[in-house]
Amino acid sequence: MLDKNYNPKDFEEKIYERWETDGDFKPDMKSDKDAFCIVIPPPNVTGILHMGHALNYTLQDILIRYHRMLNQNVLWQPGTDHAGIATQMVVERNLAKEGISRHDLGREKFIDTVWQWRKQSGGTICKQLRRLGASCDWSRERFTMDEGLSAAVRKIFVKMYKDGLIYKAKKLVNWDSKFMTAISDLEVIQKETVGKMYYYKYPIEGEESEYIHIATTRPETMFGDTAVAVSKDNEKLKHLIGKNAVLPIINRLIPIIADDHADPEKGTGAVKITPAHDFNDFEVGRRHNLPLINILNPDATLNDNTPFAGLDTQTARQKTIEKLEELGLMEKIEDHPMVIPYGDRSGVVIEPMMTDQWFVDAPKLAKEAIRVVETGDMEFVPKSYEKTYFEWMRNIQPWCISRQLWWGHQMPIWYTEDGTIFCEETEEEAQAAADKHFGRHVTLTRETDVLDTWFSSGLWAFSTLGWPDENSEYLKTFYPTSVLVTAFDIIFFWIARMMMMSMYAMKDVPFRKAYIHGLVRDEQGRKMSKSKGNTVDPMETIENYGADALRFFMAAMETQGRDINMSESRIAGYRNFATKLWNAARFGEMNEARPVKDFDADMVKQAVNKWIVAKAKEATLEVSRNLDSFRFSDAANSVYQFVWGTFCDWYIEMIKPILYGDNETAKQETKATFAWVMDRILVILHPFMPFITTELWDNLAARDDKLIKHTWPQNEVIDEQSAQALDMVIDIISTIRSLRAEMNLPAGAKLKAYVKDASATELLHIKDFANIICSLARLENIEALSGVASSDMVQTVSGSLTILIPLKGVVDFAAERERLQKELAQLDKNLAGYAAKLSNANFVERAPAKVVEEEKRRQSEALANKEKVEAALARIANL
RNA sequence: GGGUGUGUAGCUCAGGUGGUUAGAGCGUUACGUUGACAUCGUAGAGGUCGCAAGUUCGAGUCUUGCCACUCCCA
Repeated sequence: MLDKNYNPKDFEEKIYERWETDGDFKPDMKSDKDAFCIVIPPPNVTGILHMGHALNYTLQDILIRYHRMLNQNVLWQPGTDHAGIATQMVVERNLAKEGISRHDLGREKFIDTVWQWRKQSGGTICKQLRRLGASCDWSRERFTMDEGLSAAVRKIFVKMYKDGLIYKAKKLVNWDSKFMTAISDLEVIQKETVGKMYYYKYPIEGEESEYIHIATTRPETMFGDTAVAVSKDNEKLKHLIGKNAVLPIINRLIPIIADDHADPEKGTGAVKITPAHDFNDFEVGRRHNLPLINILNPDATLNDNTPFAGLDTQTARQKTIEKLEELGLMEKIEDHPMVIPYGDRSGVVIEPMMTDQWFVDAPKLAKEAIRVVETGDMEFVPKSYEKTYFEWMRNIQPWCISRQLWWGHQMPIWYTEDGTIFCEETEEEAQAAADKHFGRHVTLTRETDVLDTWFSSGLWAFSTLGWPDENSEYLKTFYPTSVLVTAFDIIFFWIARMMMMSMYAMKDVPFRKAYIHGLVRDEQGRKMSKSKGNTVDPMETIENYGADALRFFMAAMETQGRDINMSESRIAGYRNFATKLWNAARFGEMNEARPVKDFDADMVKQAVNKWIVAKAKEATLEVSRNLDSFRFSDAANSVYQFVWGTFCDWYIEMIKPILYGDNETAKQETKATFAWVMDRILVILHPFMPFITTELWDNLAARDDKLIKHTWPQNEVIDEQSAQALDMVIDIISTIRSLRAEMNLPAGAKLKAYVKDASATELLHIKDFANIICSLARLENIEALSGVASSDMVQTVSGSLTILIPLKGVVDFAAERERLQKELAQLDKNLAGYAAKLSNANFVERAPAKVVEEEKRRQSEALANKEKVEAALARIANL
């Protein structure tokens, strides 16, 4: 017996454990069924499930469960990402609590500590994923730093190096002074702020009283200036070109050069050039062969090339201004809106810095990655995202992949003492190569830099499936994977890199489709963030409403190309939906509606049963169609509407007279049909609400198979004919209910109803379903009107037939007149519309015949109704 | 500055190829202890579909312009 109340806590976790121990998430490698595979976007090991994850993983699980039930060979490949900076940060923070820095430990011990930490607390998010119901094959869980994936990283790296796609270069890069590492362009966040613009002047060499006026937001960088640029079209200043300016304070001479980077209209028209600390200036420097002077230490304090060595930039800026003021060179300071780059993880100001770094030749790799999207080998859903992708890929810059961190894949690069580079997968191979090259034994030191986390994530689609083992069964079966599901903000970080790396290594796309979803925002539509304090913890939501409710919410809200606003009331609504289903199942249980073996739904005789069978098949088809095209909300709403609106609101109510009646044959058939529909509901709802459906599946009957592996019905024949009679009945009942409400008829008043203008078939139906109509519309009786309508009858119209209810003494006929007048007005309005259309020669000529016919039909129907209403009005005119 | 979206009921949002009286949930109003369910049922109110032109027999849907906002990239 089912419990009286739906209580998800009682069974959700238990059910998940059983699935997992039974191996239900594992693919069947012996089958030759179509393969369906999703690789999980690996969460950071440091991660804690947030609503964005909940959305992302719910959508994937829906697809996975659906395809598993379609009888395909399904793999959802799970794993986590080592998340270089994020993880190192977490572990360093822990160490700091004990007053230890990573340098105290040294590299090796620190890395040990990270692994230890990972062992202890790195599994949190995977546990949470289980709580959500994610049916990943955990036996295949991977980690971007595990042995297999590390081997893949080394292999690719060496191959790319040898192909000239990875190279070392001294370039200006984004320097994060907190972690003391380079980061990629993508990890830099540009923030708008109001800063200051400083105006001051440099003396000119050999000119007593002439100055060149400078405007800058960063005066402290002047010690790195190696030129002042002026446009050659700048009439006021061009006479200075070729002369030297004197850098104040340190009295170094720098040339005044002609370069269009200096816009005559902006600022003072003259720009100080600091090639080692500004991306634009770097380009100017290259055009003019200017020297580069680095003025910063790795921690972003000023170095010995300045008079303010050891000071941070802010303090140095103050000192510089003070000095300039002392020298009488400072002119003014103004507020100035500007954009400042920050590290996305560290939150500190990013400094452009000249360093030796390693780069991937992304522009070259991008070509194939662009081509396969152009040809449709990989499709974005929604399609509009391919624009974003192309935009980025066609303007892609070399990708800086080296990080001066400790936690990550150490680059397989070795140097000899003279700096010759050897790149091999192992130290032995590197040693051998080096020895061979020099013809003697040489000493090698390994590159200390590690790789950008996204380098290993870029291999995820094939490295998790077994690559570099080309014979891996999983790789052969599941690559390319079927679909990738991810948020749009990760297109550049991940999708782009996966596309490039996969095309390079596998010569094929990593996935056939990329489904891109939006962000989960708070109830007001603001971005969720810890600092705003508006985050909602999915675990808490699951605790309160059950995982099924949260999942259904995510599915029902997911419409392509739009963000989702969190809504507790809505989640509560889907919990209510689960309760509703639970109670419907209990109703079945109480009425002994148990599944009947070999029950053939196509053979039912009772009209209600025929009707619900057709509706159930229709709903199934809708869910399938919508899931096939990633229309999650439409799919969810199809089930919702069927379960609540069709099955509970109508079918259950309509079968009550049968169940409580004495026609045994009809009763048996109805019980069996009820059970069949209930099973069908469990099947088509399972991808969305796996827990409650499984709980009911297991409790309502002894089964031959598990719901999770039950076959999804396909290619069913739907008997649309059989649905019509009941649709008419529903219409009649609704019409009478409306009438009762509008006339304020007491709920308890049992009324008689008469039908007029009904066809023979309609009358037959009404006779057949009289008990249903009477019970649901609270009538005493319904029958065909014999003779003329009496003047005390209230009239309403349902479809083409007229329903009359005698109400002498019960009703206020003035109110009835008013109601009919209202109805008449509406009819007149519609009729005017039809007439206008149909009298328009253009419409009749050009619109498709079908549309014109339909319009005519509506017109005649409305006309007929109008006559009826007018007759009714005339009839009660004197009451 | 370049690009991309969005604007529909009080709120949050649906409305693949243009075609009934524009839908849902929540909220709201009235009624209801109808033998699964008050985590419920029945009925209702509520919309100039951002604004203005255009294409079309017909526009929430297509085109153009404008306004407001979101996001991405400089």
